Amino acid sequence: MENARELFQVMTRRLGLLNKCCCSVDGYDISLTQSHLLYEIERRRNPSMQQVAEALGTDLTTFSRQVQSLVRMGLIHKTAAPDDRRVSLLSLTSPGEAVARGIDRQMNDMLDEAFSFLTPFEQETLLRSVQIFNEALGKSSRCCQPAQEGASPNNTCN
Amino acid sequence: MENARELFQVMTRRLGLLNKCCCSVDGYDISLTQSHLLYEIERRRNPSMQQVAEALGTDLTTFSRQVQSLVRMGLIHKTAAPDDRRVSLLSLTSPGEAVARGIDRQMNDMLDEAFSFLTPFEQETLLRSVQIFNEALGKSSRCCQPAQEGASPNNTCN
DNA sequence: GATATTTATTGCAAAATGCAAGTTATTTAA
DNA sequence: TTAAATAACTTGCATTTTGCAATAAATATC
Repeated sequence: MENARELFQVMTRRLGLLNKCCCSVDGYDISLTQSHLLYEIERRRNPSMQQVAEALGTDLTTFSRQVQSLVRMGLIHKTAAPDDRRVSLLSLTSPGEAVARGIDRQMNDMLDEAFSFLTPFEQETLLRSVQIFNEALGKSSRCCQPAQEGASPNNTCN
Repeated sequence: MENARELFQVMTRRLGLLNKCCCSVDGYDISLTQSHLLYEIERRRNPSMQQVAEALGTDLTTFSRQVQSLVRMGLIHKTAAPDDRRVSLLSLTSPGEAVARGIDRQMNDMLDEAFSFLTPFEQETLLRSVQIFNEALGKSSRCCQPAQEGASPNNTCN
């Protein structure tokens, strides 16, 4: 089990590079960060700023500016929550949805190409395994408690 | 197969967050980027700057400065190649190796905790699947040729 | 031996980041 | 019910990161 880290490091790096290439849709050039942001807003149901920022592991002030930029581009919409006007609910505009879908499609196309080197059974197994692994990662909450003797005090972990 | 992107997006995000928490060893605070850099130097055999920069998908000028910073920290070493003195070969110093190993260990510990929610068979299957997938991603070279009708011309993809 | 190419480094200007402080809205409590 | 405390964001500012253009140094090509 010692090469687990190696396997995941290589995989995430490759997927990251791949993701960098899926950022241009309908004349909109989207940064990797912005693409994650769109993805997360698409997936959730009118999330608040904090919810998305935390999901992405981004500082709220940085996130606030990223949102501003996407609002200026006309890709997302910010609405005050009716029940608590402090919170801003995020949603995709129509162009935003189109861009999100376009990125989705490009990513899936690229994944499909990689999948073409796998047998249907291998594809099936991979996806199922990743699904199970995601659930395990969700249960495992050890992130940000390094509990590491050598840990420096100014390791804020965020 | 439509949820492939979703599965990988969630996984890479979670692994990324996890990775952010594994960056403090022996009093050295290491950024995520620096950790990838150390990892890649550790894995290769006296790689050149260009090799590592390309592997990481980083601009060479940015990479040059990242290297400078790690050299100043005393974690890596830069040597002119004997056969071609233009190229700089990178290697880990002793403290650098210790830090790289420390990060490896922390990551593996965290992965182990996630694995504890899986059966041994599921672990086995997951690792095997990822290994096969990595090979497939290596063969698939479609990255950076979006071939996308809506693609903007200034999408340099790197 | 002169020119072109390759590898890496700086200059600079733009973009991203995060802490501290501020604003507006809601909750708590006196 | 109103004054203080808390919560959700936003902005000021200083630092860091990034990448293109230009440069320096070494090698290759002709």
